[in-house]
Amino acid sequence: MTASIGDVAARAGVSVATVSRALRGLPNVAPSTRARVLAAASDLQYVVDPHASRLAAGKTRTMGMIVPLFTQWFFTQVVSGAEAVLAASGYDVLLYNVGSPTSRERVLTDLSFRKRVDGVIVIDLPLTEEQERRLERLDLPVVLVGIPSVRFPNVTIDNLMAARTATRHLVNLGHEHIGLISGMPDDPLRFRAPLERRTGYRQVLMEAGLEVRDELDVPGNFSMRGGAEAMAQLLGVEHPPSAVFAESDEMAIGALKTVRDAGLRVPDDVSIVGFDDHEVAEYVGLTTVSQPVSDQGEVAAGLLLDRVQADQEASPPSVVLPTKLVVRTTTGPRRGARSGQLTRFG
Amino acid sequence: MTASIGDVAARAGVSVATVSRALRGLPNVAPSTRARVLAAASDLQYVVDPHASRLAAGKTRTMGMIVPLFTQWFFTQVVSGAEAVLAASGYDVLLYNVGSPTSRERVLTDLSFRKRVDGVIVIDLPLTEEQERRLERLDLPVVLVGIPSVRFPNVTIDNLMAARTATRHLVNLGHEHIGLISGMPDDPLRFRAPLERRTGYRQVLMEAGLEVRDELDVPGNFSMRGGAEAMAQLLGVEHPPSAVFAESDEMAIGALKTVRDAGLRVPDDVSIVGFDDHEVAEYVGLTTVSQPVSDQGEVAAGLLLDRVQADQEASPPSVVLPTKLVVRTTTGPRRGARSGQLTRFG
DNA sequence: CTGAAAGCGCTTACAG
DNA sequence: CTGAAAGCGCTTACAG
Repeated sequence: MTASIGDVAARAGVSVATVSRALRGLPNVAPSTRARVLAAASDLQYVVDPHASRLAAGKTRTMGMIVPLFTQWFFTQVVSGAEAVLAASGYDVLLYNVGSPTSRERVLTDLSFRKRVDGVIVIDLPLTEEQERRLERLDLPVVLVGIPSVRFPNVTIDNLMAARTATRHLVNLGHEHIGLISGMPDDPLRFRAPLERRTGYRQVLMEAGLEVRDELDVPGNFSMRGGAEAMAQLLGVEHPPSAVFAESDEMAIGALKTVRDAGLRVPDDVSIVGFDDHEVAEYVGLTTVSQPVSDQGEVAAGLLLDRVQADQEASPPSVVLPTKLVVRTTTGPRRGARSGQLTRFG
Repeated sequence: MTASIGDVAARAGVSVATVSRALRGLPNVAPSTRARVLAAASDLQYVVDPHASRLAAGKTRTMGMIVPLFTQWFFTQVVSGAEAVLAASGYDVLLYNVGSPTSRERVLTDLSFRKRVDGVIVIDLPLTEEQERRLERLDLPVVLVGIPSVRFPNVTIDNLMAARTATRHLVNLGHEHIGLISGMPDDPLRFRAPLERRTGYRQVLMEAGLEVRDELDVPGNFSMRGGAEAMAQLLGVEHPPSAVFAESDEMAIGALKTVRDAGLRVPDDVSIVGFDDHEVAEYVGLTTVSQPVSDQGEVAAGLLLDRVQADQEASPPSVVLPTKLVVRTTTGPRRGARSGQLTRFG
């Protein structure tokens, strides 16, 4: 029904080998022959069967991307950045959406993708020592996003410093009771980002001589709803915080709603700083730590292509992308702060 | 290096044909044999080579999704809904991101995906008569999202009615000058949704005896930034609108910012209604027309699986999913509206 | 510059 | 219930 390489060969009056070479633009094909083959292929609307081609050549022209939660804004942006770069080099991308712990386990342990991709990008998934070793033995190019590693090339941001900056901003505004809306309650997988951000938050409080109060550290599950609920909890404690650092913009946006629904004003009554610089942050005036998102995907894709093309076993590059504080309108000085306590912040 | 079916056969002491049958759970394999094969496969960490398998079997176990703009919220949700259903049935999904007109043209004309997928979902891309016919001749199952068709199964919403409802809501609140922030300025491809929504808007204005003013119809490119710019333009006309219908929530969110930055209040000075019920809409209090988004992907995937499994040539089903108006806090009565003119809307 | 042929790793009638 | 063998549609040394 649909034309195969043999049909093209017959119509062009050459062998299938020549068709294969002509179509792929290999050298050593006479210009006139190539023209005849191209014409025949076009007449027959021939497209190569990728499965046959990949089986014969041993290359898949496909890259895998393993992501924890495909619908979150951060992940869509990273995937999109990587996809653009990979598509430009002629690669398809196969998405492995490993939302559940079991699918995560299965993909990272079975490594069942190994015969169907030429390389793989893993986003944000913490790997056990064992999983890292198995991945390495595959000897398939692997690039990590958001996960530092000595084994694989990786692109990350400095979560600790970024969280310190966000918290310091609140301290500089005179806030003394500062809440934290963190990631998942107790994900057994221990994603790094939320932990590092919490550490940054605590460091700054301690350095400023402020008390670290456990009841001001509430999980928000990286969702708007979770952020809203976490904020409700924070408003209910004795001596509620006058400022909150949310570990993602989605959670910050949820928190914003809770504060306003409670009849309080932002930033007069409560200051909120987020993390990411989500597309919507600018539009709701959210102060946040901006990280380059689709850039992380693009850089990772570039590193992956480097690995595939030249298999230099140089030590794997680690790229750390910069973050910066973007002050908008959801943060302000603590009401009634003694002015002498207020440090300028830029 | 990595085990093939022959290795498993050797270790289990059977032929490759038996390994193939045992691993795929086909009948007519002695239980003891099957157990031996399974053990051998597990010992060797064998996974089947999908390219070889697909070449031999003629099935790809992969579905294609062709989407115009992968990073937009609406598309990520549809893709995610479809992906969940397809993955549950053991299908991989291959993403064709056809952002540019040229890539759109190429994919829809070359149909180069035809040998690598068992079926395809096309989202929102208007097809020419010629493209529809070529797609049909492929005799590959095709399901459309957002595109009515007599040829292919499709899932849509009633954009016209939904837009009428949104506009009627504003009319009922007493507004007489109602602006429209529409989709792309003049996309040569003529996506249907923006056109149908505009038609609904105009119908209601005319039915209400209100003037349809061209200068109140401004394109916003389906982005927050575009919506913000469109709103700025609307604020600059003579007799600016007291209410605006934005054809997407992203544009509505942009518009909201412009209104507030101008020192005006929502909804006291300007009412805004959006379209989609974007994840963030609830959190910014946006009145909008809610449409089931990931449902559209799920339903489409279901229709596609139906087609692949039973190739009943019954007339292709058309599923129309419901929309509903969600009134929140960005719409309110026109200031100074004569109360007699105000119709109840709740 | 071109072709004949082996081979990629599976699946699937066909025999037995 | 099991195996030998053909075949899926390509690519790639190897000859010439």
